Amino acid sequence: MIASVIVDVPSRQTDRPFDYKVPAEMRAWIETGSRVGVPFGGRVVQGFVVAVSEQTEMDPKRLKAIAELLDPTPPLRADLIELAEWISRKYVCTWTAALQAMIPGALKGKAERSVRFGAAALKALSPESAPQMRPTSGSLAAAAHGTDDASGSDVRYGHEAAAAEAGAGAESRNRGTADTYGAGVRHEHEAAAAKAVAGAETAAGTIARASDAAEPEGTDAAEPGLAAGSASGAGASGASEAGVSADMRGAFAALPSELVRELLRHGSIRLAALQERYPHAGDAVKSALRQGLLEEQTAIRDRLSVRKVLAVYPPPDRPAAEEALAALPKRAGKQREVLAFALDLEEPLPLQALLAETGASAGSVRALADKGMLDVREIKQERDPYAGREFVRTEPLPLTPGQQEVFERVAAAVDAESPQTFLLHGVTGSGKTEVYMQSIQHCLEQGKQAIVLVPEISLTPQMVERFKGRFGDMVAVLHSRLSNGERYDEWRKIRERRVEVAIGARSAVFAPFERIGLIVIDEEHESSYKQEETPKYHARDVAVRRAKQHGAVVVLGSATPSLETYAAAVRSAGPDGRPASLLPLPERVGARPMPPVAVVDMRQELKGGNRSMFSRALHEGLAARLERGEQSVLLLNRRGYSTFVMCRSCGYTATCPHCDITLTYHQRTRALRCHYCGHAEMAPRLCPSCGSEHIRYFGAGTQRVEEELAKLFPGIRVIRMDVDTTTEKGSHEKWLKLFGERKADVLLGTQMVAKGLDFPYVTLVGVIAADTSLGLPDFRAGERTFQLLTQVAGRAGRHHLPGEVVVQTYTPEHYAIQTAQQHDYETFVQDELKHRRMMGYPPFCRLILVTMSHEQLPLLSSVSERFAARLRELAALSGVLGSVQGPGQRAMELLGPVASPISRMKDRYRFQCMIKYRGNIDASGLIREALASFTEGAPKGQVQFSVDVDPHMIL
DNA sequence: AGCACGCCGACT
DNA sequence: GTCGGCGTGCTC
Repeated sequence: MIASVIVDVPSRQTDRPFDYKVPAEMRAWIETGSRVGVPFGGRVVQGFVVAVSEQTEMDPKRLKAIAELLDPTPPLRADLIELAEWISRKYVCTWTAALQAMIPGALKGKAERSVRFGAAALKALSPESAPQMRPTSGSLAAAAHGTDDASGSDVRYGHEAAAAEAGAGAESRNRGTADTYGAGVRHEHEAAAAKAVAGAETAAGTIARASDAAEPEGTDAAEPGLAAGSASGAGASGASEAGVSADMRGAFAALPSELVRELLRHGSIRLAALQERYPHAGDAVKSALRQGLLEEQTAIRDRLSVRKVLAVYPPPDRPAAEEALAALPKRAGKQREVLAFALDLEEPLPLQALLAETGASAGSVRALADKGMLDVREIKQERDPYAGREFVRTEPLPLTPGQQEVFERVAAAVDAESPQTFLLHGVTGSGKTEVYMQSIQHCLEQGKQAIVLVPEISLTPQMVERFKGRFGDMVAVLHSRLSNGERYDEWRKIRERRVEVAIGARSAVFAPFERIGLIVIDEEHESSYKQEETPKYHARDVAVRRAKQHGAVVVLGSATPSLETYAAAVRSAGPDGRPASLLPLPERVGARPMPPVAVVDMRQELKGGNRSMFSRALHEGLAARLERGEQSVLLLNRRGYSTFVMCRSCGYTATCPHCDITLTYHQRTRALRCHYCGHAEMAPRLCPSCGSEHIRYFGAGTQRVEEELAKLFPGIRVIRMDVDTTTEKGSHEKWLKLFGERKADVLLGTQMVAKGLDFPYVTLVGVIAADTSLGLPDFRAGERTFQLLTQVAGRAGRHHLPGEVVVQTYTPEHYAIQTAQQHDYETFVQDELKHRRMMGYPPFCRLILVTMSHEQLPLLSSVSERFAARLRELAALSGVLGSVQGPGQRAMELLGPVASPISRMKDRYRFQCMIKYRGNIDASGLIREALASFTEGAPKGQVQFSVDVDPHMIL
């Protein structure tokens, strides 16, 4: 049996499967998706099995064997393995990088070296016990791992674990993956460990005696019963002299006895721990290793800390326990109660839970345990962040006719089991979530699972509550605020089919369900669905691909869909002439009107003598809210640190003559540059448009706004939310909670205050400077601004109190601001599409950004030129080189190389190429191919390439 | 990414 | 004459 393994070495050269033999005892367990440790280039690395077969291209004799199997249940399944390969191709990353993105951090195991007694040491045993000892060296390791739960992963097959052992332990191991061991299993492990230790102690005793060294204290005295019970006990000393060389005796004597005892107890010790605790034993260990007395092994160790709690086990011997119960004195009422309770347990119960249930004290339990009537031991505790929280069960709400129609179309598509993607275009408050939930309900009724993706920022307790309320404990929640261990536990609920619904941010798209019926992506337009690190995937595109694998339905929901999604949905012609996959939901539940939006021209404010950052309208609005005890939200729309130039008199901003993109101001060179084409010009002193001196760079911080507020409204209570105040875990929620309790008058923040908040007393929303996002050097600036303004406007007056929105801007005539004011998505889209078509941007073409970096500018410059030339050559060979604006269905063009917007980072210069293409072209494949010629050639100090397919941040 | 193998300087 | 520098090449 041959397993093809993708090793966790993220490099282009190792980005292919390597074949390994599968040891006999692992055969039943290895399958596509298994996580294994394999010897690779002189060390052990983690890898995933991507295929199992009986054949190999290699010389079978030269194959190495898989060293360990790391999980009882493969973390991944064939569909995810295949999806990872697709991701690696589409996003031009290594297969292993894609695989790593799919598993919880806890499973990103690292090789760890340790030492244990070697085969030579074990040989020292008497002949009759030797056959037993051979496997013991393996089971010693296994036992050590089994008892030493620090690794958290219960199952390790030592490289020599006997087949019998694997077979016998198999059943129980499988069950052992759940949160706790059954008592029986536990005993089995302990027995194995005891046996192994007994054997090893005998061996050590033998060597020790033979060496004439002082016997390590406690070695044979500590557990005489065990030693005596060992089959080899009697013959040990007799056989000693023969098998043990003088060298080995010396080596043994040199080892600290404390270390020997530790090795006996645990079977092995981590090399790092050994060096730390026995700093002077270095030479002795080295010599022991040379003698074969000790041997080194590597094993993959998960990054897991397991929480342990005391738990009460059900009495193994029920009749005896009942007798004991009867024998308890009457006055020991609490103890009787506890014991009776424990009798009815079917599995271990955490002590704390038992105390809460029975109202007993820990003392009563302790007393019972001391009498041997109860078994209290540590178990591994499954972390449930929502444990103990009661969720109010909710029933499906009656749907409006609009909702009903959408639901029926989604449900029908789920039943059809042919992959389909819908765009649910519903305004804020149109009841999208209820449609999601009923669709999910329908999906579950068909015996299929569902995934819900929400932007990280909207994964609030309220959101979780809604889903938990409807689906109870069938829901797993995956979000970034969970600890490593918590996330792993939630993830296992999915993998082990204990839940049917997964809700989470971007990476939840990889939830390891078996049979997916529905994937919902809420707030589809959110940029957080695009991962900015390798693999730079977009969850929406991955979801569509995954749905294709499962015959599932994708529902993309948004009030302000991204242009790409909208264009695709509109293109899909249905039988009735209407777009087949567009599900409009235009009415708000309860027909509540959208709040009025006032657009204030800040140029007029300046002319009118108001030099403050608050317009008169906003100032008055704030004052009125303070007076009435209502609340306000202030949005300072500032992203990144790129400063741009704007004239405060006329609103002029400097744009690139070739790209229609705002130029960024570079203080050092005092120049204005274009991030796209590299165009540069001097920064003007006076406004080129009106000659005014009021030309400024932008980027007022939240702190400044806060100061200003305090000056204008003494005593005002402001909560400031930005990266500075919300980095701490849970602080985000804390601030929002405070604001919800009306402990503050104003919530001031960046983007994060715009999303999904719902506070009844917020009646004013102010946007300090809507232009800041328009000014970003990004072709999506208009789209982002429209989305943001629309969203933030939805924050005001959501309940009985009427709301009001004030948007301050220097460019009130911009279509994004105009259409947002009217809540008019359709018009915005038409304007924006016109603009995108003219400029040749998505959705009229697709983009790939290739960034190259190197310490030496001349080298980088020449390599990037050669790369561009090579790519053009390859495109020409495929007959697709040409302008995307030009004629033809398929075209690909290359812009650059030019210096990147951040032209030097970490002492490396950065150049970039923008690839635009249209039509059915494997652009990723071409790039990969072009890249290949650059990885072979220059080995040392290579130019680094980074590829971003469908980039969002063009920074 | 590591680690080993391999060809040229400052030490015993 | 050896220990060790890190340049390049491979890892089933």
